[in-house]
Amino acid sequence: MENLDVARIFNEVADLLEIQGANTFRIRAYRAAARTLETLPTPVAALVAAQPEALEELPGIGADLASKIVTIVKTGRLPLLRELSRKTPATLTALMRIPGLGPKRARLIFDTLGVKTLPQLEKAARAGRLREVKGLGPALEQTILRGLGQEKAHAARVRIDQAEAYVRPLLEHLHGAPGIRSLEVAGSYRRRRETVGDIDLLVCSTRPAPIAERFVSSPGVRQVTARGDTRCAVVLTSGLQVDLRIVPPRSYGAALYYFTGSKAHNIAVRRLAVKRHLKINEYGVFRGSRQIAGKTEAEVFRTVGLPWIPPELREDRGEIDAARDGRLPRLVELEDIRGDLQMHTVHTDGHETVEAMARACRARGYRYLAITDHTKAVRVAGGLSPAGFRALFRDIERAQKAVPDITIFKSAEVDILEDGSLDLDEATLAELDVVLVSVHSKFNLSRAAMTRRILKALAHPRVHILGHPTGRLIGRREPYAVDIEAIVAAARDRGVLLEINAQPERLDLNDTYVRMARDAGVKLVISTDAHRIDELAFMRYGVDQARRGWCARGDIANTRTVDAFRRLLRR
DNA sequence: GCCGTTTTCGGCCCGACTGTTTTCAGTCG
Repeated sequence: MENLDVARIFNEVADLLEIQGANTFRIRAYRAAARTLETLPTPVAALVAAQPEALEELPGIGADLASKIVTIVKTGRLPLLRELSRKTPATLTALMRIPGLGPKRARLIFDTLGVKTLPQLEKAARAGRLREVKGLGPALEQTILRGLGQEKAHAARVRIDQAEAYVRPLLEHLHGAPGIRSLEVAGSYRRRRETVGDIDLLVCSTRPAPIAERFVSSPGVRQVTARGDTRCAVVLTSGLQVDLRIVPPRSYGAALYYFTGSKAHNIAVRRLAVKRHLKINEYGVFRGSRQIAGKTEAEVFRTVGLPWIPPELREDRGEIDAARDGRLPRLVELEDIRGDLQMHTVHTDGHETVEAMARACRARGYRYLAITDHTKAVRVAGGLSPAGFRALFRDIERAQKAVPDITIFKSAEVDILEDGSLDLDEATLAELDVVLVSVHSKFNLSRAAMTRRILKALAHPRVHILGHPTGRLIGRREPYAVDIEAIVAAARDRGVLLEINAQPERLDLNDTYVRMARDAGVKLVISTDAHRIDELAFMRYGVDQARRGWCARGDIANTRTVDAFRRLLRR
């Protein structure tokens, strides 16, 4: 029973309670608990076994939900859920996923037409029976029919790099509108989450009408779903939803703050405001009807006694207390990075020579790089034998002479074999400046076996870095089952560095695990795993996730000077 | 159902847009 399974059950309970018209705060409690579980790095099943009393320490989980978690983990089910679905068909919750349908209308449709599944809903809508229900009409019937068709596309979040690609032309088009004082992307995009569900655009202007007009007529707009004076929403041909808000200067900071979220963070801050008899909304901070702040985000924070909090931290994971106590970390920045410690060349599956990669790294301002071509077990990548590595080393030495003002580390991405041994002989390992190890095969070992495998590799005295530690590919492959806490502990004890792989499809470690490692005192590296020159630019995605994991410059090893980094390797 | 520098009881974040209604409920973010 994984954390996500427990969270799903709580969300299911919340859905059914909503349909049954239960107390909204009780519903909110189940959703808050689900959210806590979704982002909790520690498996809740382990807590239940080791220290169940710790469950009640988790935010939004009290005595009752703690005991329900224990029940779910031990029995795999929750009696309350069964009880609720006796009163209301559990299939009704699927209806709520359709845009335009919420708990009230799902219930209404069930009560009046007996519709309780998606196929029945579609049949009723096509037959024009929905419009006969009091409170519904033909327009809603059309919305529902459209929604039924798009139901699947709707669910998918897109990777941050894809979102950037979709948004770029839209921003360029909008910039041509008159009267725009500023234009920013807010939402999870601004918080730099690894994926985004939609795009929130914010424009500062005193003349909204022409901007809204230009927005809804942007190229790539498939459908306009809302069209108001200050708010519009469209769906792009890619299926991505884009919301636009237009606010005047005196509200811009408040709106930017508000639409950056996260929702949980905003709610926590608004609670602070309520205590001070203030009201925060997207137009500003108000005492009674008088606006006392709103031009900038910093103003908004100041009214509740907080310094400005970087967007990447706004997840209600302790940043508000830390800000209040002056404990916010000074987050690492892209400019702090002095080297890139994973990349491939023509010697294996890369597209560039060693020298070309070295020159490109130097052009980025780096002081060092590691050439980490594959070892022989990774056949699909053309992994190198010891003889192949000797040729690579000669090439590195030659490139080093040609590009003297950047240090090229001899390295390898050494495959961790199924039994945890390394796919390279001791003599070649001894020649490497940096030993990076990672898993490329047998992803479906048991959790215990995978953990043993990686721990054994980390115990090898020559290993410096564990690459892409969970093996996931966003949207394509789940992380392999592994005890990440044990790996973090081993990395801490042995001084092994954990990689944040900056490929936007990997972002591995993810933000939650980065935070866990950083809190444990483990040092990390951010590497691009570049296979071509333009992929060296992925570094910023890795930095984003390091920031989301609360990392300061000191937590990231490749912010050090080349000498300091060498000293760290010797340790 | 949770939670406490107001509180162990009584609060719990806030507003825009749509479609339906004829003053507003429901949905959405």
